[in-house]
Amino acid sequence: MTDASPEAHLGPSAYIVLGLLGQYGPGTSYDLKNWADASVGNFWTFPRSQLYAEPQRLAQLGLLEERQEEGGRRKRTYQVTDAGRAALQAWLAEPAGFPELRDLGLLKLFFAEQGSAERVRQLAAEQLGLHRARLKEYERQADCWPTTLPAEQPLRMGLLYERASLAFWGVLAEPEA
Amino acid sequence: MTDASPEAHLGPSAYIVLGLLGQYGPGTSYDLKNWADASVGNFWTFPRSQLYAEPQRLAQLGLLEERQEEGGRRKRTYQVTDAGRAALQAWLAEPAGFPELRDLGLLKLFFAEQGSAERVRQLAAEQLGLHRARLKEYERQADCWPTTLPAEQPLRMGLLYERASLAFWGVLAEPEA
DNA sequence: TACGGCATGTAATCGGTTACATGATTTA
DNA sequence: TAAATCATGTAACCGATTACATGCCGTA
Repeated sequence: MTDASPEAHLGPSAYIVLGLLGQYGPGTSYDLKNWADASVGNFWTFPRSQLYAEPQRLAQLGLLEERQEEGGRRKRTYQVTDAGRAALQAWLAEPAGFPELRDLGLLKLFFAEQGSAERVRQLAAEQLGLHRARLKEYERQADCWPTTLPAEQPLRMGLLYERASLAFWGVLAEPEA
Repeated sequence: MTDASPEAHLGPSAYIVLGLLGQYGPGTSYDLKNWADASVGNFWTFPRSQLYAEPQRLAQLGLLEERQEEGGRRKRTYQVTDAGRAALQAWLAEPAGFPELRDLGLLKLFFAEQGSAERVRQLAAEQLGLHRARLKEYERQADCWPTTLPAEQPLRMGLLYERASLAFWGVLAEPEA
């Protein structure tokens, strides 16, 4: 609660922390990691260590309340404050802008002419494998859940994206006529 | 050519610079910007300033040769060296790994239950607009080119992705039954 | 010749990533 | 009680983003 400036510019990972704590209740950094792995981690990756550093920043800003255990591991439990909830809602209300794809496979494909001739086929085979595995995983998850709540929609997008990727790399993997 | 260590770990933007210079010949940072805007920038964004800083790093490593103009603006022209070509090819040969989606829209959708009730519909409408515009742009580009060279394939993926996104947000934009 | 925009950079900051380090808890 | 794994964090580096600063050129 050092700083009360309501206009600090937070990055996406800050809002992931706020959002997860808001959605699943108070928890430790390790809880955050588990929640993220199971949900938002599918379409937004970051290293665990962010989930230790970010909550401390947010606590400084008064958006989280930190309670440190006395005995044992002195573990830190975080909880969203009213200011934190307000910050999350303000962020939710802003336009989201355009998504970014960040696909090293496409990047390498783009420059493939400067590499070996076989590379395109190899790359396509590799990507096909990855996408097939990911799609299977998504389908498994989709079987368990109704996919009707907003929080479950990203999984639907994941399915669409994986199928599109499979179609895309599929034609590149075939020996051409 | 200060450092000759062949094992420096370069980031993706380094290879974008190497790749663009390899593909379109020697050029300045500004040339790089224009090339990137027209091609790889569609699916991998970064600020212009990277295109000034990165080539200097690469020149230090001996992967680019820098020639600075004497008179006028003392502008810097870069050219890939043999070492640079080798580095690019080594990178191309490595597996690409899994792509990342980085979609703030999906993120906000995931947390939408904590915001206002109208937000999902609004968000969907916003995203639909963005994706429609992007799709139209891709289609325009696809009309001009054959889409058969490797370097033109990412555009095909772009088309697939945009159509999937339209389908996804489309069902969320409709007033539910 | 004044102005606006195109072209070219630099500096400082900050978030993200990697690597390291170690305390608890469980299980054999 | 030893080993393995789970859980928890710290430190330092580095790339990326933002903001700033300014020179050149075409045109009115």
